[in-house]
Amino acid sequence: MNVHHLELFYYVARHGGISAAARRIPYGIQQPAISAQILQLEDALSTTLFHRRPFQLTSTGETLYRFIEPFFSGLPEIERSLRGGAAPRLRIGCPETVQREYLPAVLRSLRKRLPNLQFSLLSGRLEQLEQRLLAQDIDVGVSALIGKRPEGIREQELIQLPMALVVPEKSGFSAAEKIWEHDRIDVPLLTLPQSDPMCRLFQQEMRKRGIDWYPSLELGSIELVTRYVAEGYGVGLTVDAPAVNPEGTRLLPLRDFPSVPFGVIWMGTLSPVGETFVEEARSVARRMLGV
DNA sequence: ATAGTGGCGTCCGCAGAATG
DNA sequence: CATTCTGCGGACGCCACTAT
Repeated sequence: MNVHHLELFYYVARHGGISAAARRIPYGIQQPAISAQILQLEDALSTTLFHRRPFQLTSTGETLYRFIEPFFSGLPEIERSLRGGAAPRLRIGCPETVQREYLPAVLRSLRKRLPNLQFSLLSGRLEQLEQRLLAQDIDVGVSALIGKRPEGIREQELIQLPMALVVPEKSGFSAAEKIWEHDRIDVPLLTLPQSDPMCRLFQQEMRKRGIDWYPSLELGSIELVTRYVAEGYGVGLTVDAPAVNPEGTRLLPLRDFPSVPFGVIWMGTLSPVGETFVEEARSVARRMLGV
């Protein structure tokens, strides 16, 4: 039994499987290597730690996991403290749009309350943020909250923003419905990547209405969508939020489409700094809505 | 889709020799 | 005596593949 075996055992138990662990372990390692290490550990202990298919801890495995979990889960914290990091620290993940348009205000008020706060920002959208949380790369994420969170991830909704289409200012469209009133839609659609939850929600709503309109151009951020719309590439899918729509474009509300909830996600118990962050995030969201 | 196997290459630690 | 160099062997990871 060596510490490396135990570390891999920890990740496998934590993520509920070898492949899941391989995807989330914060350094590069592939599934066969983990598989072999777990077998070696079981061999060294002359016992079975996991049932396979479905992959699940045995009672021996449970015992070992209870013993090692506090050690491995506490490593990031002790590392921080050994680095002399008594200063509160928060690692925040969110899409670039949120980083640019929303986070500065939150961090401003957060730093008033915690002047020596250190923070780091990582960009990513919902699914990546969930992965980052599970891998303990970030402490909190701010994102659209569509669908169900994976096991262990908690959420707090901050704001609901209506979906909208963004069109060039000078285009003739007066309403979103006008775009799809004909049988064939000849306007290109610009969206976030199709894997994005908001994009999927939009497609789902369109299917309900019996309309086929698929993205011609997928872009990495809402800004880019709006930017390319302003350049005349087509019509974009966006949210009606203060400050995201630059000159040269105009929003068409998507009537009877669901709003997109935005909020904070985290894993396990939120640290005091994390809680302060959520409080400030909520009050900034309320101010943005003018409530 | 996920766990396990085999072959192969790489890396790392150890022991012993060489050096200052 | 401490440090550096060198060669060797084992542990481990990756890729390609099979089994379920």
